Amino acid sequence: MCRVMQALPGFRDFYPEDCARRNHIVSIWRKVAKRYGFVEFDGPVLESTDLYRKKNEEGAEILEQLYSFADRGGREIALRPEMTPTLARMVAAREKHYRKPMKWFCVSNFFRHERQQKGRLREFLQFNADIIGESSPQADAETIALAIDLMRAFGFTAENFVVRLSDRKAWMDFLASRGCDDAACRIALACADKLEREPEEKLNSKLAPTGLTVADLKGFIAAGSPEAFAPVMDALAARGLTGFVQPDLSIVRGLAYYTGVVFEIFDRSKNLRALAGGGRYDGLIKGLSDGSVDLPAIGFGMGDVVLGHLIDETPAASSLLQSALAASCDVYVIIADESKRSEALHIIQSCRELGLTTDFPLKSSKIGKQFQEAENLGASHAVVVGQEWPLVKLKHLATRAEETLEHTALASKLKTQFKT
RNA sequence: GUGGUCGUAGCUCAAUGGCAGAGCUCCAGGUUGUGGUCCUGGCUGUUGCGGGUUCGAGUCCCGUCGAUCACCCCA
Repeated sequence: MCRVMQALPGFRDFYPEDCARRNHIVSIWRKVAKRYGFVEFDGPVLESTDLYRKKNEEGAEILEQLYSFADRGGREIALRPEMTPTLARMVAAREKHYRKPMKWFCVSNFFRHERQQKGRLREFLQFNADIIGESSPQADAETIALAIDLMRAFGFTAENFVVRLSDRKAWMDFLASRGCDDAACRIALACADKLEREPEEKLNSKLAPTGLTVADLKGFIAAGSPEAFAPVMDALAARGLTGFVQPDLSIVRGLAYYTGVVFEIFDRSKNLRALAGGGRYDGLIKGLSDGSVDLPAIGFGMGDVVLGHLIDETPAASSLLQSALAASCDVYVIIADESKRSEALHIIQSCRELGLTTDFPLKSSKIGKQFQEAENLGASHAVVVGQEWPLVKLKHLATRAEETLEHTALASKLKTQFKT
């Protein structure tokens, strides 16, 4: 295969079936977010590279993975790798215009130049939801509840996924009580994040400068921090969502900017990467706006790639997807007599004006083929236009029941059939 | 960026170093105005690409591109 004939690595072609799949995911994201009173926003795909450099020191991973280049005017620009900087920029510019709290979501495509693997591509869709201007644990619970209900809307249950809930502030308080400074905190959190993946000796040597040991971290995690989670857990319990959440201080998340509640959603079988993740970032907007706007915020992201894998692995979710994917055609008009094509076109046009999905053969073909095609398209009804004109036949394909009627009576008949 | 595995028809896969195949899909026929099954026929390949070894390479070796998994990272 010629190289220019295939999509770039990590990028996807969306054939009709792929598009249908993507539309299913996107429509559920939108439906549930709106149900929660979130409003949709979007920003530019290209941003100034400085926007991403601002909160990251030179050489940071996030900058290494940027698709960045100079445009024709010599301006350094980048394809967006995430939404939060754009959101912070937009909020800082217009926050006075919007009532607080702002409940915003977006469904956007993002780009990261990294080695692809299962659940990770270079281009992906991500749902993002953020509540800006409210620091209460009620906002945390609202955000987590939205994440849970999104998952449920895809057909997942508590058997399939779990929200692991943690709290950065509990960690920071613990580390401060052990005399850690900022640098030591960073090391300790990084090690906490790797407890399950790296051998104890290695972690202990990394922890040396902090005066802590793996045992200390594990002790803190094991002790839990019920008082830190209580307000959020209570609010989730009142919604009947406790069964989806598991307090777990071993969740740290890589980002430095989180300041409070953090959470990740995992599949129960732990086959996949995180399905969603987020947390509270009360200082980020202030930092990105050079202090001009100071608003608390909490948000999370959910990508389409890992989600798609879990849908495929979960029968209930994939049957939901299949029914959304099913070919839908209301009426297939069969042109039994080619000399009546004009009359058929007239009927086709009126069916479409009724709002019915209507199809028909673009060239002369045998009746049998046409019924076959109606079947293939999943049509519920066939209208046969032929020698009997001005009479036509309306056939319900599933029951094979057929009736003959005046073509002038067809529209009202179809109206009652489809309740349009 | 590092390491492992794998690349054969549109898809899923066969072929001991010895004639590149099957199923599905797709297309066209079979019933002279009625559909899911059926029957017949047909299409598609520089075996990802480029070198090398060999009388002979889809098969072995090297490179390259791509896929995939792990590391890294996960905004």
